Amino acid sequence: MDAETTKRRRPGQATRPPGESQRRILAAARQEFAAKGFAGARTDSIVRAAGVNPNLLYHYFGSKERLFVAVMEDVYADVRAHHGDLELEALAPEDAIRRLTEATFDLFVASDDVIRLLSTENIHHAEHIRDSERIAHFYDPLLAIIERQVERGRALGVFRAEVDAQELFITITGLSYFYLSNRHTLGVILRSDLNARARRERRRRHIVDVVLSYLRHGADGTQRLPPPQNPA
Amino acid sequence: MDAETTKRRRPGQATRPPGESQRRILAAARQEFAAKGFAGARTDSIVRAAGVNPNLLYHYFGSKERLFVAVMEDVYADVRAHHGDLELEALAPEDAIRRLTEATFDLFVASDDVIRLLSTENIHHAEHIRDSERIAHFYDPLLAIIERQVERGRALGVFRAEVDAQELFITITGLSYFYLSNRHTLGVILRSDLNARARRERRRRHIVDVVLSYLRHGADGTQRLPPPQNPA
Amino acid sequence: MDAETTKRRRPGQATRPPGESQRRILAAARQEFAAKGFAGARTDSIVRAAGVNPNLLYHYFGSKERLFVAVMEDVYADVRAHHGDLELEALAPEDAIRRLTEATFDLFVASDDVIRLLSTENIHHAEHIRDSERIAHFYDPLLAIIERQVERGRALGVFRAEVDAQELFITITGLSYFYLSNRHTLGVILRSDLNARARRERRRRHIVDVVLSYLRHGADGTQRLPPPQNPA
Amino acid sequence: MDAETTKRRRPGQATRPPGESQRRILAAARQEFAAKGFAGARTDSIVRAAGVNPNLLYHYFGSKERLFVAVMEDVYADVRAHHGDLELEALAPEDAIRRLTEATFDLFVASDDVIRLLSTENIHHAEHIRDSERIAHFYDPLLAIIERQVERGRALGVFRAEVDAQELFITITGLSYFYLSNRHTLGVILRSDLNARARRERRRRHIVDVVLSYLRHGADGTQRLPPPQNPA
DNA sequence: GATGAATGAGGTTTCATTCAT
DNA sequence: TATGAATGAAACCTCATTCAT
Repeated sequence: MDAETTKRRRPGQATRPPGESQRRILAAARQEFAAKGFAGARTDSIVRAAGVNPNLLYHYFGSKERLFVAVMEDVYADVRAHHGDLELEALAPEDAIRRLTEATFDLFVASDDVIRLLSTENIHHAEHIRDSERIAHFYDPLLAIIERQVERGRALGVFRAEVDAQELFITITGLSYFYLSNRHTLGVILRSDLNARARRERRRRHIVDVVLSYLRHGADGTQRLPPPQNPA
Repeated sequence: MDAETTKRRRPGQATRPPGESQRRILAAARQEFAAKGFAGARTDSIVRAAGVNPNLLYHYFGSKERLFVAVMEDVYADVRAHHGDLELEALAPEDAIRRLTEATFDLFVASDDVIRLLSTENIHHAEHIRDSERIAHFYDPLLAIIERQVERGRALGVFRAEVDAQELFITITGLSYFYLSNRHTLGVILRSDLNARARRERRRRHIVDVVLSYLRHGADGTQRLPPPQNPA
Repeated sequence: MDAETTKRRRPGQATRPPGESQRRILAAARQEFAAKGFAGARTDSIVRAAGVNPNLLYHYFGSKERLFVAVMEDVYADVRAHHGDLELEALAPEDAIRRLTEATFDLFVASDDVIRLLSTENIHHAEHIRDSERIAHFYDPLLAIIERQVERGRALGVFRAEVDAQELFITITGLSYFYLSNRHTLGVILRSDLNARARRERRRRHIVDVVLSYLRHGADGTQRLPPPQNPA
Repeated sequence: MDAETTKRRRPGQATRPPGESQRRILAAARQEFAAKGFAGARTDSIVRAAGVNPNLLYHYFGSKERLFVAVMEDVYADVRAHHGDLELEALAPEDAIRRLTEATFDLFVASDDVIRLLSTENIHHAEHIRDSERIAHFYDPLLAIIERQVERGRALGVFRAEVDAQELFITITGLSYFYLSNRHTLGVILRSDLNARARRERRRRHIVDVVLSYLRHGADGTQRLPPPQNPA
C-alpha cells in the first residue's frame, strides 16, 4: 500500500516539512471518521494511514475528540469554499437557485465524506461543533445570497410571494443530502443501486424540478412564468 | 454456595415470564444504539438498562451485531405499521399524498430513534440489514400505493404527467428526514432551535407545499387544478 | 497457600472462591503502592503479582485511584486493630502511655508499608482519603483513651497539669514515625544504618524516655514521681 | 526553514544569560517534584514552567533522575545555609537547643517543599542521594554543634548525663517534621486544620517543651535547673 | 432460563527522551 | 546554547464475550 512513500526511514530520523505531519493526520482522520463514525474510528488506524508516530496525533490535536472538531471545521471550510466559487450573485434569480441546487448535489456526490461526517455529528447532537464560533458563521454568506435572490425573484415576479429563505435552503440541501446519505438503506428497500450514474442524474433533475416548481408555483395557484427548458 | 439453592433447570422456575427478558434487551438496545450509534453503543449499558444478566444478550441474540439487526427489523416493522394505519387507498390522490407527507413528518418527530438508527446504519453502508429478506420488502406496500395514487392523480388530471413514484417517495421522506436528522448541525449554522414546536409546524407546512406544488405543476408550465386551502 | 482451594483449574475455567481475587488484588496493591508510591505504582505489576486478569482490577475497584483508597482503608483498619489489642484502659496511666509508645514503634517496624503509604498519601495532600467517612473516625477510640489516661495521670499526680492529648498523640506517633519513615535519608547524613536491630532498640528506649520525661516534668519545674526503671 | 535565520553558535547570541535557563529548570523542578513526587512529576510541566525548550533539561541535567538529584542537593544546601545562620555556638546550651528546635520548625513551615522532597526521597529508599558525597556531609557541622552543646550542658549541670546527640537531633527534627509532613492525614483523623496559625504556634511551643523537658530531666529523676519562662 | 466471575485483545493516551538543524 | 518536530514504549483503562454453575 504505502511502499512507494516509504523512504527507508532510519530509526530516530525525524523531519518532515513543518505542518506536513499535521496535515497528513487531518486528512487520514477525515477519511477514518467518515468511514467509521466517531466511536468506530480508531486513532491507531489514523496514524498508521498518515504514516506518522502515534504520539503526533496528541501532540497536534490533544485528543480524538478535538481531532474530530478539526475535521469538522475542515469540512465546513470546504463546503463554504465550494459555495464561494459559484458566483451566484451575478446570475438571474432562477439561474442562481438552479445552479446552487445542482452544485449542492454535485458537492455531496464528489465529497461523500462530507455527508457521512455531518450525519455522524448529528448522531452526537452536534456536541463537537456547538462551541465553534467559526462553524457557526460558515453559512452566513450563502444564506444571505439566497435571501437576496428570493427577494429579487419576487420583485421580478418570477418567484412566489411567501418564500422563507431558511426553509428553502434546508429543502435544497435535504433533497440532495437524504438521497445520498441514505442511499444504502434506500437501496435495500428499493432494490436498486442509487449510486449508479444514470440514477443519480435522474435524481439531480428531479430535485431541480421540485425546487423550481415550488418557487414558481404560488400557493394561490398563480403561475409566474413559462418554465424554461431544463438544462442537463 | 448453598447446595439447596442450586437450581438445575427445572421447568417453571424462570424468574421472569418467558420472552420478557428478550423484549427488555431489545428495547434497551434500540435506545442505546439510537443514542450512541453502533460502535458507540455499549452492551454493558444495554444489559444494565434492561436489568438482565449480561449473558442473556448473547443467549438471545448471539452478538452485538445480530442484536443491532434485530433492532433494525423492529424499527422497520414500526414504520410499516405506522404507514399501514393511514388507509391511503381510500383517499383522493392529493389527499393521500398530503396525508402521507404529514404522517411521515409526524412519525419522525414522534420516534426520533428511527432517524438516528437509519443514519447509523447508513454510515455502516447498510451492511447489517443488507441480508435481511424481511426488511427488503417492508416498503413494498407503501411504494405500490404511491404508484397507484400517482397514476390515479394523472388520470384525473390533478397531477403532472411525468412523476416517478420512487423519486417522489424519496423526496417526501427526505424533506422530513433531513430537517430532523440534521437539526443539530443546522441549528448551529442557522443559530435557531429547529426542535421548537412553532418551527416544526412551519417546516411541516412547507414540506406539504413543496410536494404538492411539484405534483400539480407540470414541467410544461400547465397548471392542473386550483390549489385547496392548506389545512393545519 | 491456596493449594487446598485449587480444584483442577482447566483452561478458560475461572472460578476462584468469590472475593478471593479481590483480596489478592488488594494485597498486591498494598505492596506495590508502598514500594513505589501512587504515581510510581503500576497496575500491571499489581495484577501480575496478584495472578489475576488485568481487567479484574477495574471490575472490582474501578480505577487505580479507588484501589488506592481501598488500600488506605485497609491500612487504617490494621492500625486500629493493632491499637485495639493493647487493652490500655486496664493499665495505670504511665504504663498505658509507655505501652502505647512502644507499640506504636513496634507497629511501624513490623508494617513498614503503613508508613510508606501514609507518606505517599500526604504527598498527595490526603486527597484520596479526605472523603472517607470511615477513615475519619478510625482514631477516635484511641484518642479518647489517651485523653482519659492523661486525665487520670493528672488526677493521680503523676503527670504534669497542662497536657494536650492531641499534641501528645502526635508526639508519640511522630517520634517513631519520623525515625522510620526517614531512615534512608537520615542514614545517608548520619552514615549509619538506622535499621540495625541495636540501633532500633536504642531509639525505642529514647522515645519512651522523651515521652515520659515530658509527662512527668511540669513546666513549672515540679517533679511528679520518682521515675521507675526503664524496662526493655 | 529560513537559511538566514540559522545561527551557528556565535558568541554572545544566547537569548538568556548563561546559566539562567539552568537555574529556571532547577527551580521549576523543585516545585514540581515537591508537588507530585518523583514518579508523578512531569518533565514536560517542568520545562513549561521554566519556559525553556524541553531539550535543555537533558542538555543540563542528563535525565529526570539526575535532575532530581540536583534538586535534592539544592534542598540540602538550603537547609544547611539556614542552620548556618543561627550562630548557635555563641549561645548558652539551653538557648542553643531551643533556638535550633524553633528554627527547625520554622524552616519546615517556611519551605514546605523541603519536607515533601525528603519524604519522596525516602519512599525511594534514598536511592537518588545515596551516592552524593556532598549530601552525606551536609549535616556534619550541625551535628558537631549539637554534640558540643550537649557536652557543655552536661558539664554545666543543666542537661542530663546520658544524652545521645544523634537521637536528640532526630527527635528535634522529627517532632517538627512529622507534624508538618503528615498534617494532611492527621487533619483527617483529628478533623482539624493543622495548618492554622494558632494550631502551629501551639505545636511549636509543645515541641520546645518536650525537648527541654527531656534534656533537663535525668533518668534518675534528678532535676537539673529551674525551667525558665517559655518565650513566645 | 439465568447467574456472575472471569477473560484477553485492543483502545486511547502519556511520557521521558532524541534527532536534525 | 538553543529549537521544535518526532519517537516508541508503556501506561491506564474498556469492551465484547465466555465459562462453570
